[in-house]
Amino acid sequence: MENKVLADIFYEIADFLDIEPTKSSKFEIMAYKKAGLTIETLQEPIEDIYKKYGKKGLMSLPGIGSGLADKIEEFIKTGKIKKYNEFKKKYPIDLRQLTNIEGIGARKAILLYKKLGIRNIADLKRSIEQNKISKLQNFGPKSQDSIKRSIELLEKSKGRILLGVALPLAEQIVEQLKKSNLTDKIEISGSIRRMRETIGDIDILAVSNQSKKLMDFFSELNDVENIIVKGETKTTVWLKAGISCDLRVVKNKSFASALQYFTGNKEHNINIREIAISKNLKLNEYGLFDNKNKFIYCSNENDIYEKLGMQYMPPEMREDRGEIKLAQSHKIPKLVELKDLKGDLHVHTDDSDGENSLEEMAAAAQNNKLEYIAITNHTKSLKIANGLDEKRFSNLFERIDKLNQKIQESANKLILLKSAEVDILKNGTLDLDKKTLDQMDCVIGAVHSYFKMEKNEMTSRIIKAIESSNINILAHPTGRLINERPGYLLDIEKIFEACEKNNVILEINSFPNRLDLNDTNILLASKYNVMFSIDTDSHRAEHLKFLKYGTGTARRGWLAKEKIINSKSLDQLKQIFKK
DNA sequence: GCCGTTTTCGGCCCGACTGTTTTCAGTCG
Repeated sequence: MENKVLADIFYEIADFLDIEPTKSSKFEIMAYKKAGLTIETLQEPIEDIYKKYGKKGLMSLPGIGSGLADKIEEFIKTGKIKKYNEFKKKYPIDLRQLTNIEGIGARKAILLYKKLGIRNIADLKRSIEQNKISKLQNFGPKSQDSIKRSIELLEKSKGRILLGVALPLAEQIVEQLKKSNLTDKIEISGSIRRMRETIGDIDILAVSNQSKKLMDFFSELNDVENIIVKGETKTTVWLKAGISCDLRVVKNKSFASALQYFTGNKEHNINIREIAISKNLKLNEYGLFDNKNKFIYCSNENDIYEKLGMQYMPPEMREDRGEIKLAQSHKIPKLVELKDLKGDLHVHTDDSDGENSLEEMAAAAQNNKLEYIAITNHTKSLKIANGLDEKRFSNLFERIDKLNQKIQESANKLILLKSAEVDILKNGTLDLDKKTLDQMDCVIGAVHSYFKMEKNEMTSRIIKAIESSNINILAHPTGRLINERPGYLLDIEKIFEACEKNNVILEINSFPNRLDLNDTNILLASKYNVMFSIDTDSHRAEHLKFLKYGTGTARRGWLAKEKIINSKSLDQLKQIFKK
């Protein structure tokens, strides 16, 4: 059973509840939505949790109490939920699909069903063509038009886009807004600031005393396809890139609280606000207020958290995963920063499937002020990537030696490490002979074939490689590609355990569609005494810049630089690899 | 529906924007 299926049912129940509001349904709706989110973002099948720990296990999940645990149990046992089926019988419509349309919520969807029998988007499109929506009470020509546009956008939208796409896009928009000279302060907020792996929309926050002009400037940018809403403090546009972008303008004195508010996430903010209330304060996007509604000036976010009795919290941690308690007891770790990273241990060249030569990658690394990079080309069985055999590796290592010598004469010191991204074959053995592996400074092991193995088989396969004492780093441990394919079936905690025992380092692959390990797996792995390596998996010189995405992911996993091997000097690193 | 360092009842975040109203409901984040 997929968690998403159950999560969607909970979301839909929440929508159904919204149709006939009662005094308490507002909160029941919130409960279903919160539980839906919990289930959707769970890292293991909810069925497994139920099998292992029963109803109690379900109830230990945030937002799931006795009532909803019963519903989950019912679903696992019978494949359905009575309450949901009753709603479905009364309103046989595709509510999830319809409410996906911007501007249509549950109540409008039901209204459309009752008046026009609309059950899904296809029905809705037909009614728009026949000009029926605009004649409905409470709707008008503008509503019909906006629904029509929303459907078009939905059909074009690719859903959440990669952080690696959204961040550069947001930076480029911010640059243009800065150049307008209409803003005094401007920051990217929202999920980009939290460095989430995928982004649903771009949020930008600005201070301006020419708000109207700024909004005009923003909505007329070249990147904009059309305007969704436009006001003096909030404007939303649809970008040609296929994502929406919000610009919000606040007064200077509200900037800190607005930045806190719009960075989120929502659950984190709700908790923070509740803490404010418990201290007889009120926090909203305009500021912090005392019980007489008197404004309390905060010059930055640090000020706000401090006045609430907490330690400052890096944006990447604000996901309501226990960070608030940590901040209250002043135990927020000092997270790794991009500038802490001294090297990159996963870099390809055109010897296998990279696009740049050894020399070009070395030059790029020097430009990026890296002290060392490991040249990790693919091995022979990965034919599609032009993997190297023992003989070609031997030749490559001679070239690396020569280039290292040459570089030592230049100003920007850099050491190239002899390495490989060795294939972990189907039976768990490595794709190179021991003699060749022994010549390397370090070895990365990775799975690139037979993804569809059974869970136990795949777990043993990888553990065999970890125990071989021939690899130092396990690359992209789960093999997932964001928005493309899930990871292979794996008992991930057994992998972490094996890494701890055998001193094998876990990679945090920074490639934007990998980010593997991801934040939740890093948090899980942190229960074990393991180290991590933030690597780019560069296949081109520009890819070396991806370190920032891996760093963001590590920060989302609460990692301090002490846990990151490539924050260490080369000498320290070699000590670690010797083990 | 959930939840608890004011615990088993009584709270539960809150403001912006829009369209169609003529004072507000619905939607969104």
